[in-house]
Amino acid sequence: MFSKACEYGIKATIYIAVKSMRQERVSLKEIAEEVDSPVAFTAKILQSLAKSGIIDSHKGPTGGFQIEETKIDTIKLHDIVHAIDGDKIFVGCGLGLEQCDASQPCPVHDKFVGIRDNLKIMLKNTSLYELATGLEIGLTHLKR
Amino acid sequence: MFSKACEYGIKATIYIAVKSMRQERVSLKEIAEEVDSPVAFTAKILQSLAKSGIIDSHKGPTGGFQIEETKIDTIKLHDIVHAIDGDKIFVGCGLGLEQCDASQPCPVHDKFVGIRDNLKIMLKNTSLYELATGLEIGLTHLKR
DNA sequence: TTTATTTAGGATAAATTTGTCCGAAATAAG
DNA sequence: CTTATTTCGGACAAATTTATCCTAAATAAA
Repeated sequence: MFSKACEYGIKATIYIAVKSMRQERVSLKEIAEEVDSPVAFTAKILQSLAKSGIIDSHKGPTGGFQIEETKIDTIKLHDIVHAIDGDKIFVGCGLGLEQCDASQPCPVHDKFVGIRDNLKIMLKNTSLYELATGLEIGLTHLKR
Repeated sequence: MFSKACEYGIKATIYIAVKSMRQERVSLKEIAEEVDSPVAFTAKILQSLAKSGIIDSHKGPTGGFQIEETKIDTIKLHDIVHAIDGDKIFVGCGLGLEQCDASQPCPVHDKFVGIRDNLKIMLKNTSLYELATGLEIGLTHLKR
């Protein structure tokens, strides 16, 4: 469903959000440990999330990653997925046809669009805040 | 969403079904042309569909692929996807966690399971017959 | 200013998916 | 039986995704 990059990116962002809600900055090393992802690959993903403006990064000792607290409930899962995987999971024909729309559909067009719309709606409605809160209160987990 | 192999496999199977409803057998070459897929790669996919018992293959002149007519409406999209991609799109955590279920969920567990259940239901309810009929009557297309 | 620490970013490698090539096996027809 | 045609299946190649390594740049603190 999601790429590995996206999985790691989502987990990392949620973890950073939890810490940011406590005004704490976290290092790449800590993130990778806590979300059980490869350090160097995670670094690349965090880089692109920083470039997209979803997270902030700071170099040097006491450096690390954080998220502006006011942003935490405006950031949606959709934003994270889009920043990492682009729009490839949101657009295009389910069977890979170049020309496929309601007027000239592929055989699975309607059904596929239905499922994908559900996915889009879910991603647009799910805030980083609720994901971080669920983790914070121990309702959910990110390791293993 | 689906792998390329799956996209080609679905398109090929629908095309074979349409021909089989007219008691015609089709060659790999014709299939690849008509569904706009790479010939040699399509051959591999058809091989695995044949091994799974979804399609029948015959060697030699007048050989080719076909589907038992009685099977066409019992075969579901789910069967095709499962034969090619296995169960990887049906099982496993949305964030790649090893341990993730209702009692110890990842942050997106419930929402993810919801979407995936929709997908499963759609795939299990969609028959090859309806896909082939849509193509046959010109309602849908497979090329470009 | 020097040093230690942390992210940035480029080069490279491994793994997986996608795709090609070609000889072998089967088989229909002359 | 021979030949032409078609799928089978193994080896190989290209492209993409996943992952690592290392140096540079920034920066906090001694």
